Amino acid sequence: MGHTHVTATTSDEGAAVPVTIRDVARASGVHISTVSRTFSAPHLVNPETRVRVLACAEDLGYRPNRAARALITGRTHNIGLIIADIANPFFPPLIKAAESQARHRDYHVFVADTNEDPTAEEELVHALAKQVDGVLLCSPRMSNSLIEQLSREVPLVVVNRQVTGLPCVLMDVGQGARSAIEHLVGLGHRSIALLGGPRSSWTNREMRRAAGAAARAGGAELTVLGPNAPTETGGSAAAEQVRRSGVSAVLAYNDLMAIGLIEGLDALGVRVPQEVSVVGVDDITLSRLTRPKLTTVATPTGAAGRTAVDMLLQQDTESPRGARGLGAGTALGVRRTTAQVMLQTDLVIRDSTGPGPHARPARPLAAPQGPDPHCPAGPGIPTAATGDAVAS
Amino acid sequence: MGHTHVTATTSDEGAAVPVTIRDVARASGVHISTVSRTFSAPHLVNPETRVRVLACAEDLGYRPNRAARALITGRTHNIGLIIADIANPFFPPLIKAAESQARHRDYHVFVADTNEDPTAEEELVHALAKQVDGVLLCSPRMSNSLIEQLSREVPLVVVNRQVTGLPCVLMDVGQGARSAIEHLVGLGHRSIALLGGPRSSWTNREMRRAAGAAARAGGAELTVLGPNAPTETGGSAAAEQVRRSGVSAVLAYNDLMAIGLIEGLDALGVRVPQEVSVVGVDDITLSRLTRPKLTTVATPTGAAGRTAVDMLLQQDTESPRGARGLGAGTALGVRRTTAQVMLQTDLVIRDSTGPGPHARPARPLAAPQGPDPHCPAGPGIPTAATGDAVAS
DNA sequence: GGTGATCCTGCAAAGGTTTGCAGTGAAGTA
DNA sequence: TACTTCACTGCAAACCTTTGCAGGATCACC
Repeated sequence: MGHTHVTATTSDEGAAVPVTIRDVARASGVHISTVSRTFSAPHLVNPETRVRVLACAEDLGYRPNRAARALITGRTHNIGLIIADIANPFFPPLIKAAESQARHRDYHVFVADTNEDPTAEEELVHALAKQVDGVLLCSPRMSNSLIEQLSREVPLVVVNRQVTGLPCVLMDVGQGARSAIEHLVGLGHRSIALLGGPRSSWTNREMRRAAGAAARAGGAELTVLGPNAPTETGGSAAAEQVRRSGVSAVLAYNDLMAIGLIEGLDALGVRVPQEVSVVGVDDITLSRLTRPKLTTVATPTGAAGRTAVDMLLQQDTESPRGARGLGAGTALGVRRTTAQVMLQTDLVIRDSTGPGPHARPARPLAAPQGPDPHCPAGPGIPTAATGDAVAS
Repeated sequence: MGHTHVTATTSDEGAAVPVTIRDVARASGVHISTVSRTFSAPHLVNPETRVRVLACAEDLGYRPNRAARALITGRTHNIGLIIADIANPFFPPLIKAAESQARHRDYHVFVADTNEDPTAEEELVHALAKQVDGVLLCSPRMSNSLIEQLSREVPLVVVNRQVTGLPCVLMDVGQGARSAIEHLVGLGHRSIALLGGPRSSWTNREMRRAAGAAARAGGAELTVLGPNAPTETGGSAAAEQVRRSGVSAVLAYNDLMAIGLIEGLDALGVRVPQEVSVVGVDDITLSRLTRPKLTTVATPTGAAGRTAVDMLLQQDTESPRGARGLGAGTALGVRRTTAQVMLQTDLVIRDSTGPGPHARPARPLAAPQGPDPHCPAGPGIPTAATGDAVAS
């Protein structure tokens, strides 16, 4: 404890007196139901009464107890957001977008981190279930069947995972991986590695599938390395393996791993992009700050957060839980629509990719060190990046 | 909407039938109170009954309704964590540490982001107040008096802000700023800028105070620039101003700003550390990944998160809110102890600082580009960084 | 057989709010 | 004046759980 210094003082302080609807009723001389209506259905109460009640409430510092309200209405006006790893810069923009969207609709967002642990994930859904009106599951690591099961406990919207029967928000990483591979093949790379992420990641499987197909189509060989932790450490740990594999280019599961890999290669004396090209996925802020600046597949994280919240709230207003008249006998099926939204991705070419062993000697490399125009693929570079938009 | 692709299907699915303690009671042929006790005081119920009840509960998929429980016990077993900006890499380690500490004590953490907005902050405290047992306020942007006022509504622990009468967890940025300035002075800098952060930040005031004193003591001149947004953008936006000010070294409010500043200076053709030295604060992961690697004041974020949770839970177990026997007449003062903990900081010297105009020519600069040993100040470099530990 | 202790369980109130229903008084209409 | 309509307000049940109190059964012991 040599590192800390503690000061302690004791003080007498007024206890927090919880002021309830009763106190307001007493103070303003009306029944509690009138006070209740003043807040939840103002048009039903006489304007004069209303102002009086509001004044008293303000005076006493009354705040409706949301827990008690939720108990009877069945809606908490909270939504839960379960995230694999807050420390991954991929998520904060998603979180912020979700929060601002929710706030506009008078909902609050509770964020929880699972440390990439499926068990923690399940536990959190249970814990959140009764305290929120719905849960956003971002990049879940549990099984599809478990997710389906949990969805009977609380409305769920899944991000970065396809679960049939549930609303999903997906990013077209398949298209992204294809663009990346085509970009690399176009640069003259014929031996490419895919640096995989977590085994249970939908994104991971999707990338693998698409990258494999694209490599085959382009006459290149794809080596799959992994699974790895989707972190900087996971990336740098794989550097040795990448060198030994003898590939001239790598597509990493995400930017964090790509950056870690570049660090690792650097430590081994392998230069990027001169000896090995590296492409990431996500386009996190950081990818513009490292040297070399990272070529990456940009994913629309903000849009994903907003869309997911919209879908959850829509589903939610359609079928309120705990509705008053719903007797046990009426527990028939509820008709509900589930949509799956696929968001497009864009290849952003920066400085971590360069010509490979089979490059045509004509075209000189044109990747200046200047300010980054954040150019999506296409303009000037003839990859098929913006080809046939989105598949199903 | 050309960027998205939507698939919609409709399905009939069993509605989520909320199973309550009643259902379990009926199924297992006991009174609801026995079921309740089975969960909250198992030693009070006959082992045979217990297993039967548990079996039924398991069967029906019963989960206690935490909201209803909270209504009567007055404790939710949740704590709230209010953060100025989740996108700032400074916070995730703190969040993770807080979560894991809370989990060990059977508490859940709800994180909320305020976007550096004091109004959102206040609103969030209100919204959280009745749904959590206490709130951790991290780097708050509201006024001390408002914080004190809010603390009467819900137990509060404040991080990175000193509020008398409230438990606080502070990082000794004063000491950090002093070490940084001494380091710079030692390198021969006599004209130094402090790139300030948000006006309402306690850290900001503290750094300003300490840096001013240290500069005076070292015979250097300190120019204060700001306030600025504590982000990468805030830093790069200040580059021009820094150049015009003619200083040879800058201490930035945090790493994000330092990195932004380096980018900005780079764009202006000013080299770091050859022409200008830059020091950050926080030691976020990113600071090891940029080029040049950042010299920075490391703050113990994980320890802060853990300590804050401990303090909150301790204060909380001492004086449970909404206790049964507490009539309105008994609302006398509650004796409560509030501690203030000061956590030590460390200067980490990397590659963004170099000799200044008044450097003694003898000592050559020894800062190789190799792997970063994460050396805290002291070893080999005669600054007063590890001088008189912590002040009061 | 009586006494007391021990163990388990049921009863019912409580916590803060919402809401269907019924009741009040006043205004409007014939 | 009698009747309808309307706007407003009060009553009380309901949401799901916890918990102090008391009752019933069992057992040991004298």
